[in-house]
Amino acid sequence: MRLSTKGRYSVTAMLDLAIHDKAGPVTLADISQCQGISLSYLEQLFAKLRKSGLVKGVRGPGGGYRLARPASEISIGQIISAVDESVDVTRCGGKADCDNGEACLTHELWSELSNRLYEFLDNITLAQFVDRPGIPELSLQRDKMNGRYILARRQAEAISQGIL
Amino acid sequence: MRLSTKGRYSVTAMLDLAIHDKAGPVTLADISQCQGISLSYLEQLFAKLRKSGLVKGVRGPGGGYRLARPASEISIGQIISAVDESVDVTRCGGKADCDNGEACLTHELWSELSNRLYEFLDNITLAQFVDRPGIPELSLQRDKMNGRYILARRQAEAISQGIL
DNA sequence: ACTAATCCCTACCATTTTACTCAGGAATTA
DNA sequence: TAATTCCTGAGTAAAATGGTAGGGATTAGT
Repeated sequence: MRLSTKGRYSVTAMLDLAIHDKAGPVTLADISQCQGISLSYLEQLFAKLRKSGLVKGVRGPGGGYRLARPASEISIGQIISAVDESVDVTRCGGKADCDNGEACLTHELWSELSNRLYEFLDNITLAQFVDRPGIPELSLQRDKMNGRYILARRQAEAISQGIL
Repeated sequence: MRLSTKGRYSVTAMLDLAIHDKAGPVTLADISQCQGISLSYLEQLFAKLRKSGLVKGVRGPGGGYRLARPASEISIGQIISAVDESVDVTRCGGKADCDNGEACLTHELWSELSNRLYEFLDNITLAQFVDRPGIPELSLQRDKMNGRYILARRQAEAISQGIL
């Protein structure tokens, strides 16, 4: 188990996706500008998220990234383990010979703790953070201020179709 | 919140201290040999642990490190935050102006998650891992195999004083 | 068919962090 | 005094972090 800024970037970016999921794909350029992360670095992170099956990319104008599954089926632990590849914890690589042929006690204890931590993070989903009162309104307001055009475009479409 | 191998090294070393606490100080040379971490690196880590008031050093022959408090009053979170100094999470340094003067929503959500994680790790103490059936026996057995002389020396003292 | 937007991929680079070595000094015990 | 141990600082190779640059591939709009 490892937790670095890489993991934080990924989680916040995924939260962004989850918040705006109903409004269509979110571009990395948007996330980059909004959260102050370089575009290319985001691309590298999203390459891993895509390979882990957490997001899917939509190419072309109007494209961007979407969640590959409902937000309720994506856990924080999954996101972090997708980008923060965990190194081998025990130094003996599971062969348990780190301590003169005997399993090293403290390493065992650590891996137990690590499992608990993992279990904890795997039980927190994106949906638990996004589906709360107040969040949708806030995000809409922010979209307005940032000049995000996604919702505006969708609304324009709706108007043109006589829905609104 | 950050979690790297530095934190892992520190936690396992502290577990080592907790396990052998009753038998007296544990030397860094012992931990170094047993866990495969370089001595000087351990010294650097323990400098931070000492400055955070988690351990105290005992100099001279027969010295080593001991827990500064009972194992039940030292949490995993304290250990990790002692060595893995956390960077500022929000990029706007708490001024909440990261998003065109507005508080950035995703950063808020992240810091909420971070708090939960911290709370989780702060509620796990060293004692919870050490005070379990089987651990003392295992650790004694390991000490025997490793040729740790601490217990042997204490026993010798006890014998010489007619206690055993 | 053309253009622009966007994902996608690779290589490269500066800085920081990791983990370690070396070289001592200070305190304590025997 | 000598051995042991903590304690401190400087230096260093390797890795990770975070970013730049440049180029495809795919698709929506015109």
